[in-house]
Amino acid sequence: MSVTMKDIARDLHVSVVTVSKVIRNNPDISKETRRRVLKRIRELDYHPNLAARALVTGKTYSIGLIVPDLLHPFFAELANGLSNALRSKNYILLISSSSEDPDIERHDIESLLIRRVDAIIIASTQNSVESFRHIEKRQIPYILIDRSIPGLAAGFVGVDDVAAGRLATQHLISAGCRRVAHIRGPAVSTGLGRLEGYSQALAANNLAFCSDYVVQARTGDVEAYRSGAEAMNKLLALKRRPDGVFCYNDPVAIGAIDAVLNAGLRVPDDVAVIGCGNLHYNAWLRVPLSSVDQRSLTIGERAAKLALSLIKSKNMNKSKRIMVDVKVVARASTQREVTWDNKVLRAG
Amino acid sequence: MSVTMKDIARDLHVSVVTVSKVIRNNPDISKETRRRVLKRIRELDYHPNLAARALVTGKTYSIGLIVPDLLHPFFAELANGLSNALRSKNYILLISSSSEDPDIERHDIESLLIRRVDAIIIASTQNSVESFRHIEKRQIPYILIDRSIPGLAAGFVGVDDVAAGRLATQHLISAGCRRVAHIRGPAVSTGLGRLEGYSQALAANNLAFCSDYVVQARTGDVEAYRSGAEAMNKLLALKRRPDGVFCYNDPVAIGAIDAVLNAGLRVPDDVAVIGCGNLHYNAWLRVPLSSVDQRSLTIGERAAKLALSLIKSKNMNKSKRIMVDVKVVARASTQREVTWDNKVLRAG
DNA sequence: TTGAAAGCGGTACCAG
DNA sequence: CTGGTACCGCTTTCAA
Repeated sequence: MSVTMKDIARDLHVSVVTVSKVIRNNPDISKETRRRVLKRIRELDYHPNLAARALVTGKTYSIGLIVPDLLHPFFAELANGLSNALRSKNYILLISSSSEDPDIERHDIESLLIRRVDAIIIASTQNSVESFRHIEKRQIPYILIDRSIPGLAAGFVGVDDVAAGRLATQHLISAGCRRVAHIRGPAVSTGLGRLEGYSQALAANNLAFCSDYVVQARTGDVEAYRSGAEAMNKLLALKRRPDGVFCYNDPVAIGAIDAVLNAGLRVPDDVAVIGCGNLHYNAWLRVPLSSVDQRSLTIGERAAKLALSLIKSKNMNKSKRIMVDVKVVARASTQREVTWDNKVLRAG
Repeated sequence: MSVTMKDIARDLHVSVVTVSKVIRNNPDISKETRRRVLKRIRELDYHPNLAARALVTGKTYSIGLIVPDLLHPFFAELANGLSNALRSKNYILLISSSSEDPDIERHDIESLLIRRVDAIIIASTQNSVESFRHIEKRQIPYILIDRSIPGLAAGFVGVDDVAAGRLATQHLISAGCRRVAHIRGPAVSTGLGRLEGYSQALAANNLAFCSDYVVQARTGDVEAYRSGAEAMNKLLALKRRPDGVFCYNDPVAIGAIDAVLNAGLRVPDDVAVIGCGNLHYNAWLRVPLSSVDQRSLTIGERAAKLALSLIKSKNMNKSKRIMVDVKVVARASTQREVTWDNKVLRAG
């Protein structure tokens, strides 16, 4: 079928070992032999079989990535950043989209493990630690991205969600909002962190935290739009309706804006809205949406670097936590006529 | 390190062959032996090494996917559809994003080949056939998606781009437009097909084709917005400016709408705009965007099915061409006051 | 019903 | 510098 080292060894009356050494640039091969081997390799269009090589070296030169939703631009861009960073090191990405389903995630982790990927990068949708103990037992390095998991001393690359929540909320307050609400996300690190940041910002400005002002939204892109609108409707129904809302993510914010407009109110003058994620089409929305930029490309690149270093060092214990900067990108949805501050804010 | 068949064979005083047979459900194993082996497998948490298995069977249970841009929702959703369809068959996806760069695409094809994927699915950004001859020489089945390549009798799954262009243009005409322009895409099958469909629709309605009315846009998402706006500005500068524009894809259409509004004109009353792709956030744009739905999920599923059947049959020659239906989804960007037809149109 | 031997396509080690 | 031998973890074949 395929051309193998044996073929070219036979043709040249040398051993496969010699061929192997040429391929791996092992120095102890004469110039002349190397030349002949290389020539024959080209003639036969030979390419090594990585599966075979993996069997003896234990390295597959592949890395697994599991994300909750490829359709979400944050994860798509992250995958892009990862893929590009890995390509230059001759690694390839095995990607799976778990659809926010823990069962699928567990299944796919197993799928990656039996393929002996060199590392796993995962934005987990689980809150249990069990799957990860499994990975650890198999001795393959893994790192969490975007969402961290309490009780897991694993490497992590993501943003400081508390800072993100704080910045977003502060941005609303600086824009003149005094009754600031939050449409929160799921009870994972991102959702909880942003909620915490929201609280901190209120406190820092001597504004009272009011539980009526925190409403839960479901996630999952298409679902998120609707969910954001529903949550906003609840907020609008309050006797003292909020004048500013920090939304868990951009799709939720888009749905929320829709609800405000449908209620006959104006954005941002009646209700200012800010999201999180800074999706690339935010500028072209009905009301251009302010958002916290999460630097997904950067996260991807950093994650790649960290994964490669873990693979090299074989020391899985050094659980580095890498936090990338976040910043607020202000657009029309928070640009009120009276504005104390509408410039770009950087995380401290 | 890892638990192997040898370990469990030793523990049970049986041969690895026996263990192997149990794992593969080979019938010639006694009930009792099978029970014992299975038990030990569970105790040791044994999982087969697919790399090793691949070496002897020649099957890796993995499929490669190359797309020009993961960030584009069309491809992200397609990847999702593929991934889900393959998971149930125990396959996994190796994904690469070529960034519309033919060199990267060629590199990644090679990367997939040396990893011995069982099939390659590719939305190619090349117009040369060479890379594909390469794949053919290595005897691994591949199929094209979205974009077909002239002179290549390979399997294909995508939409009928001519029909897409025809439907979109007809939709504008039915909405009352008489000076219909086209912002076209690159000279690949999708771009050329939609252009051809545009021409056909004009002819079918006795409208003259006017080369001034066809302007080229660059692709690549973020780039596309700007490019769409530039193209639209050219059109608006014409002495007889168009009253309807069919855009190569949705990002281009979004940029185009932006240009119209910035020029102080109205969408759709002065200029109606329709795109292609039906991105899921179209409904939330400044002007909700009409578009041709490309059924990316369906394309992904069909591609998965076709790829699996090629792998099974080992008969790469049967180059099936699967065309999925397209339909127009009408939104505000084409809903003029005077409308002859604003319902959903299906491809014939 | 079970298993010994050979081999998939490579690499590691060490002797010549 | 070159290559024989063993082996990576698993499947295939065939004899017992």
